[in-house]
Amino acid sequence: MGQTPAAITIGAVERDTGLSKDTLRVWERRYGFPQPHRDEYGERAYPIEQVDKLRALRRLIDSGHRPSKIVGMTLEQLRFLARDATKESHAGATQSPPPPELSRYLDLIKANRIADVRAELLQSLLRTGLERFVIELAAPLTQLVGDAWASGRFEIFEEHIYTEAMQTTLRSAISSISHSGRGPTALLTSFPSESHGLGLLMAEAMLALEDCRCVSLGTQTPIWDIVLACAAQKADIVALSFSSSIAAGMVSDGLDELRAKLPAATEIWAGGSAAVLRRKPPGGVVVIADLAQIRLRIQAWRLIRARHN
Amino acid sequence: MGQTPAAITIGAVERDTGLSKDTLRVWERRYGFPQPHRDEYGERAYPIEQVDKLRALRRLIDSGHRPSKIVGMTLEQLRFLARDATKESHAGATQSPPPPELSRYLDLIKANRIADVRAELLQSLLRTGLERFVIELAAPLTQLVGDAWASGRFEIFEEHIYTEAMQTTLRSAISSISHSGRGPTALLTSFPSESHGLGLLMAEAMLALEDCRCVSLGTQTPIWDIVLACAAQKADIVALSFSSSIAAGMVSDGLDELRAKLPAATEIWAGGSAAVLRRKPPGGVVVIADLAQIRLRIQAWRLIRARHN
DNA sequence: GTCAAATATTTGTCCTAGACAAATATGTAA
DNA sequence: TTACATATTTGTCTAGGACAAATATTTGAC
Repeated sequence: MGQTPAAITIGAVERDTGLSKDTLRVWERRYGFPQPHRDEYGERAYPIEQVDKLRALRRLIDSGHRPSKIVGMTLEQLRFLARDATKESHAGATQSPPPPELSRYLDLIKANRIADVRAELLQSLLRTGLERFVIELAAPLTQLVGDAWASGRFEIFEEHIYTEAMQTTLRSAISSISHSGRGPTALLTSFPSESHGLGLLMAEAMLALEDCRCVSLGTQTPIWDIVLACAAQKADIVALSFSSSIAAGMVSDGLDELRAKLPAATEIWAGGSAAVLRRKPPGGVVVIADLAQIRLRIQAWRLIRARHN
Repeated sequence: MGQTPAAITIGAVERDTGLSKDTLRVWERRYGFPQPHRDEYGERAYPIEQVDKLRALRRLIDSGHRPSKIVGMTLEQLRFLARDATKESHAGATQSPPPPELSRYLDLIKANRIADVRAELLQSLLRTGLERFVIELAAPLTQLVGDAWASGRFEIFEEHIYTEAMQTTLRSAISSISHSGRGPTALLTSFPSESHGLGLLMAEAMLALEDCRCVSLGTQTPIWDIVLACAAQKADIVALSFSSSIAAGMVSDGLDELRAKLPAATEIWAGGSAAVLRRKPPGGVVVIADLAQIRLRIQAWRLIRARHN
């Protein structure tokens, strides 16, 4: 029967890479890459290798490179570049290799020892407690796994396996936290174009530890529904997560729109690795630079409330 | 500060409604709706009322209406239609109302009593055991919640809340099952265009109960990566989930492609509510009609293996 | 030398309007 | 009824041009 098609439509590439159809077409026109075949109806058909390269390009552009400068490189050169970038991105002097505890996890994943990954995560969790687990292990390890994928050392499925294991660990930890009913209500979700949910789960853990009532909507909630949910749940805080794979415009426009639609008393918190959040922080939104801040922010929130009442 | 903008760009409407830019433009051309203003640069600016109507249209179209038939209606007429639609959707003689236990969950969700939803799910689970919980509660309730959304009785955020609660319950149940190491290895995931993960989790529960070693990749794994993961994990079975919101072509093409790339000894199982699976079942793929079948299939698998060894 | 403003380049998104496959509805024969 | 052929509807694709917003580079003041 039908041999593997080995080629993908433009719509599928948009989903796979996060690059819009318009962008894919204009790159082809300007830079001569990608250069998809055409099927019998004249429609673009992208070979898998080109999609792989597009993904690598995407990651590098997100971390500051310009398309025209890197679009001509081979996939190997791009991966090499990504490896370097990792070092620089982590800002500056230290330039430390990952601590042995973390790289041990990378090894376990690479060796397909899933059960061991889960067992060790659980052990770490029990040893250090949830807060330190999130800040010292989950967050940096997730970053590391993302880097490993960007630089070609990890396949996507390995990232998926990691995500599943970490998700399971975090969820079970969160569900074991009891809630007094006195803290603020936090609504957690992400915008429709954002499908990464681990950051959200880490935030939920931190919030739950501070005795917040957490209502998670999972990822990809349309803005209008966030507003509805916020009203229905009487949320005090709406916490949103943005990975670096989201379009910059989405972040600022979306946050502005959300701010306009939500009552002023509702705080909007935005966190995650998306660079826009730091470059031009949107007005009326609390930018959460790192997970440790959540605890302080909640304490601040309590103080303000206490004064009002 | 900035008054709420009375009009929104086409990109924002795409985010808000899930209708692609192409679709928005072609509707305008064909049906005369929506009819956005133009800003100073000639770009479309959609008034909020039109976006509200677009959302309602979207919902009805998802549940089976044709655009041309309903695009001319007012927002009120559309809402009325949505309310009716529910009754017809379940097509057919029985037309039984949902059993009281299930509709009780719908009421709890509608009343925003999330904590109660979770508590009752856990209670049901403990009372009936995981297998009956999945088959008699999780599966039909998920169906019901989907219907409620399609008919406009539920907002998306309410569906999200349900999904989160059920996910938490299932995950914790699954992780508490111990595994002897003797069963087959099953790889669970879905194709890139499929983001619904609950069905997958239910399947994982059933497989785990049969002493399978389950490796879940979460949703949206590209085909090539499924193949890689399958090799790395030495999977005996690849289980895929397809909701009814997936394009039919994706299902059959994707399964054919996967079948061609995987070794013949690896079974491919496809389940979920996608109608294509029944209408034209793809060759070389085991179609799982309902979750209860999983148990039987695994037993069959064991028998065949026993004979070979 | 540093910092800020002015200018140049790059880049993503929007535009138009035509085309056509895939999905769905309707008509017709067994 | 069920099965197949034909008609309509509908979403996504195509082309290249345009231009604002983002980023880089130059210029000028201190």
